Amino acid sequence: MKKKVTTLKMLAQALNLSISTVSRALNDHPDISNDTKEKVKRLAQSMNYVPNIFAKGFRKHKSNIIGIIVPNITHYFTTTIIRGVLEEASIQGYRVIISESNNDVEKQKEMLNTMLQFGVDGILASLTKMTKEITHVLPIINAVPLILFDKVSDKIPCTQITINDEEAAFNVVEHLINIGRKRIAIIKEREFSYTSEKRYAGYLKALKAHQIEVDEKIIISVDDISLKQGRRMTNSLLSLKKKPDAIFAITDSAAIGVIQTLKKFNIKIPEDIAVVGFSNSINSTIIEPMLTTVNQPGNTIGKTAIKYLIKEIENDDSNHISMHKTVEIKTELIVRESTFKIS
Amino acid sequence: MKKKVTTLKMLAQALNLSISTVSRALNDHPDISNDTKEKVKRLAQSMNYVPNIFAKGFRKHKSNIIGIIVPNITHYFTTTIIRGVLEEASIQGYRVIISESNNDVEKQKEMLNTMLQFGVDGILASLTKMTKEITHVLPIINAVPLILFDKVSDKIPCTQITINDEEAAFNVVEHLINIGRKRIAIIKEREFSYTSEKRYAGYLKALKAHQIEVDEKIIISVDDISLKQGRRMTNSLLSLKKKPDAIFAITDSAAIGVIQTLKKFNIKIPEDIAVVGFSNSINSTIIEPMLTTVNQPGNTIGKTAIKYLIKEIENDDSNHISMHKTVEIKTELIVRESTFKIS
DNA sequence: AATAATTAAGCAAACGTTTGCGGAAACGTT
DNA sequence: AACGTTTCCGCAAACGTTTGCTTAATTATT
Repeated sequence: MKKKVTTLKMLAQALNLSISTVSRALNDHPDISNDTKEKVKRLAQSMNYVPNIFAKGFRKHKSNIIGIIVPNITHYFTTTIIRGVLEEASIQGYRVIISESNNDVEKQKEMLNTMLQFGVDGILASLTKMTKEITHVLPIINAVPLILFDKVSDKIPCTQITINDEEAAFNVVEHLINIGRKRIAIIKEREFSYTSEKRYAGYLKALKAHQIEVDEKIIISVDDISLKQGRRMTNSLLSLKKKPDAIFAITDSAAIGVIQTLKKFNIKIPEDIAVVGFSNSINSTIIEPMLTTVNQPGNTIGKTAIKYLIKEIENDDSNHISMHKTVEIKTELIVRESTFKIS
Repeated sequence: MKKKVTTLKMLAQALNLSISTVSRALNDHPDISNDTKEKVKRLAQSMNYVPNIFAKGFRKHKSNIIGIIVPNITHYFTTTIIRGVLEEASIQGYRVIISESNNDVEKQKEMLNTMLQFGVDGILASLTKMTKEITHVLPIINAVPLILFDKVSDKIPCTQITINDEEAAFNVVEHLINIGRKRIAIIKEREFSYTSEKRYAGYLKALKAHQIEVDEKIIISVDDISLKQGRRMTNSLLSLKKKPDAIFAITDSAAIGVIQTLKKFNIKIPEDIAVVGFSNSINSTIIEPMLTTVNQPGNTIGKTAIKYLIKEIENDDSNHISMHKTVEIKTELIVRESTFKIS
């Protein structure tokens, strides 16, 4: 299979022009007459010329590739973010390479570096929850623009895109209070999780706003917030003398675990105990009763993240530092059967 | 922020060697003494030299980037495949750029082309279901190795990785027959879907093997095989005089729709009607009763796909054509409550 | 009509790497 | 002592593009 790829040189020879003229013509340089621009472009088309990306990147130090790192690519919410990123990137002429850190800090570090090595123009990252040590991230940000989304860290000076976790949790808890709950349990993650901490803060704030005293016994922290843990923690909540009348799990899958074990004990949902999750995953409409949860618009998160990234990439003249923002995307409480019974 | 990236030249100057020697030393060329190799590598390390990927790709016509195109990135099964690809790619020193075709043939075409333009070394693709016209794919395969997975097409001469759809469906239906079902409905996709056709073939084969006559009335074809369609089609199946005693939906989400409407009509599952899906999605264990389904090992699909791809990429001396294989990954029937009641 | 300004195009260097070729030094063989 | 081998390394070209500078031709200005 002979490589018969056309180059600027071949175009130039065919038209009896210099290489530089052809190059400029293709790039709409003002020095070139419309006449020759026309001719060059037409020929380029017909010989289906496509610029050699390596030569170009080599020359311009620009790859038009951005990297994205996520902890777990199989989460539905994550994929909706990626979809948003992909859509917008494609429109703006960028490709995206994806890596999965599996919540492993070492891997995350390695990935950031290999991405640099592969010449990405910028990086989008959602940090692993164990990222308390952020020294390995710092070198990145003065090599290339970095934007954090979802799982962010305010210790890293860069722009950050999150949802309004605290407000969302506040709304969740207030909703539970509005339907008459007084004893609201929360299942959250054990420290180092930005989102979990924010949601917990919202929980506390709502309780305070309604003068409900917090009870440490019904504040549960787990290492991995999963369906199984949802089940286990529900078991221990049910063993309390004073049982909760509502359970707010920081995550849909945990909430589903909660529902499953409540059903096992024939506890009525929501009459006896109301349940709410977080994420509006697909499962939340499959489980019975359907789960009240918080919808996170992954698509817009992804889109705004990459928009900011590209802005920083293409705005090399000014200093990045001043551009750093933190953007909060609005979420929406979705009330379903697990907190509200029509009857 | 000054770019202070180290180059071969800088290393050469520091060591008083020529650039070519340094280059060869780093690449373990036999012409270079172990002594200088040591020295060069050590210095490279300490000045944390990282080769300029553009210059390299430019020179060698190799990007170490592969592209992957999927119809819908939000499907759990798809993400498990991607995870497999990512893992193996990372090990072998490749990055992967991802695109989503959204089941749009035009988009798929465009993506294939921009991937070429971006200099990928090879492409992994799962075709949109409407890909009956494959002329736009053909030009790709003599530019760069292409491997199809999951949604493949035997019209395209390249290696293909699928699951044993036909056999899997056969097992499903045989399982239903074994639990005493005689009137097994199937909900499948309307033509042009490779996997659907294969599964349908397996269905027919199993019926034939057990001398059960096929009844067109309980063979349902839909355009988009979704949860909603699962519901709708169940409604129409229930309006038949001779109702089925089992429903095999080609897809988990459709099967869940089936279960939901059966429950709505208080039809006992599996006693009155057994249900089975396909994919072993997360939902299949959330729905009640839990769904009998077929587990597809996405991870191994992804891994074998990229292994074959890399093999083709790195084996440029021989002709590709002879290398084309079609590989079938084994699936596993997972029996749950929707077909089998412990009691 | 002479000069200045504008327009259009070409020359050549540069980006960082790889690699064919050539050559010097060291070693081994008669 | 003369030759052939082997070992190790350097020279320089090449990959395809962009871009600062120069040049030639045309037009405008006095």
